[in-house]
Amino acid sequence: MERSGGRGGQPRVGTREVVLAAVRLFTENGFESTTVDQIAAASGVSRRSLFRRFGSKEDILFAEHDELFSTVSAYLEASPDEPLASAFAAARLVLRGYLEDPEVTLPRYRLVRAHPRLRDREVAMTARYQAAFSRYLTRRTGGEANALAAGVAAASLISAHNHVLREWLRDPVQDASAVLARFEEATDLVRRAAEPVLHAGRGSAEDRVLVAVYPGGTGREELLRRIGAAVQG
Amino acid sequence: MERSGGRGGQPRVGTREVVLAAVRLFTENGFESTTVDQIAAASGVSRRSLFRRFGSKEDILFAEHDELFSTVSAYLEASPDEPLASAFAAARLVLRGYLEDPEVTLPRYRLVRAHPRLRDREVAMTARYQAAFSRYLTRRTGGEANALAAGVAAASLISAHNHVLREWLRDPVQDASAVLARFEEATDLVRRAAEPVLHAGRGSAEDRVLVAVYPGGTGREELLRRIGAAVQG
DNA sequence: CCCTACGTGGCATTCGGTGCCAGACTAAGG
DNA sequence: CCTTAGTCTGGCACCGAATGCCACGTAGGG
Repeated sequence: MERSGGRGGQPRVGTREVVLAAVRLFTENGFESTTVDQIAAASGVSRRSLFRRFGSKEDILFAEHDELFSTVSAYLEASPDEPLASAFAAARLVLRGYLEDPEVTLPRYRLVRAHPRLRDREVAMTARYQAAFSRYLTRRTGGEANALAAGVAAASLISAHNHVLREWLRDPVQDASAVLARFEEATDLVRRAAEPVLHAGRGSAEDRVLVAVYPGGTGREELLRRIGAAVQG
Repeated sequence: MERSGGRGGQPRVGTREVVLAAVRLFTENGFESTTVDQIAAASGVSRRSLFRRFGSKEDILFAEHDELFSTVSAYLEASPDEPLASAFAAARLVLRGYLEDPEVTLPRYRLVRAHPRLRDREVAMTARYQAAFSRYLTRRTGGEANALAAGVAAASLISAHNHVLREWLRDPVQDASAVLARFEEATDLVRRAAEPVLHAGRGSAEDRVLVAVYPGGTGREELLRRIGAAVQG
């Protein structure tokens, strides 16, 4: 048939265009009612090539997400900073990836909410991030002996990220900087929870952790008295 | 054809038998190389009925997992205990569900590791638990205002659960009680991380959190001296 | 005995996904 | 310039998962 360029060898009609065409069709007709043939016709790429390049119909929706994962993964490997801070920065990178491409991420979110199958695919994607973060933190904070704490820290981070992300997806009016500010708040909370646990395993195995929650107005002496009463010796 | 019972109305040939037949075939021939027709032939249920009862080929593998989820979900709803403790107990219930049915869970783990597609399905399953725990904790610990902390706590709990579970799946020699003991250790760690965060939002907004890590040999006075030095007043 | 309800199996069909093959184009090497 | 290798492409045939439709058989209630 009629082909535009087709100067064999390198890339092709452009992944972006295919994704946008697919997103449009999915949004108009629903995900399941849209056939791959329709996407092929709308994007100017043959059915066969679609499967070759994207793997499956679902994967078309998450193609750019995959690229983002590669970017973040590489960033993590190269990051020289303190482990937990690097993981936080990587998660921020993911968030920015979403914020910078609302044309795809917003319709995809609506589709994901409507179709359990896509929901599972999205969940699998975040699980890949979590696994990557978990492995990274494990490697950088004491190895296998600390795998549990590293996994918990990664899970907490991903959870906070998803929480902030979902707030934006549900209400995309907020601008990116406000969302990123929310993310910083959320990671502060995670840091308070994860940092002591993550570092507890690094020193002696006999280390102990003390956690106290007290009203802001509590005096220093009163605080020490209560802690003293709670600690056995 | 030849049918065993078939006294119309209620259940049928038994979900368990179908699952076991499927697990055996998947293990022998691989997941993708096993056709639904083979499962139908081996289990004595027609192809059509398999799809009607399980939904998809994958779902046959996770059928009993789905039942477990229903059980745990109901348990959570009915639990009168302290929220975080209830969530921990529910997670322990999940773990026991795995431990008590190695005939299915162990082969399934091997299959899941080998096939990315099944891996995604498994991940989606744990995400369902996490979402359920998160909603539960949100509802029972301050509502939407505390959703972030509740989500982080749920993620931490699920992560710890999966960590312990995976240890057993990789090395099933350990007996159930040892695994459950490991789980208690793991949840202790999660409790230290999650409890202060989860409760921080419940009292006054002015509440503060103190976390101290110290060697096990530290004396009570020395501990109080250091904390006193660290607290501003 | 009829009627309703439900689980079942067979059949036809749709559609996602793969293997295979041939064509188009580029870059490197003689 | 021609050849060769490598890569991306589209068309075709095929497999198998999944769904809709229909007919059957068995239970329980009137």
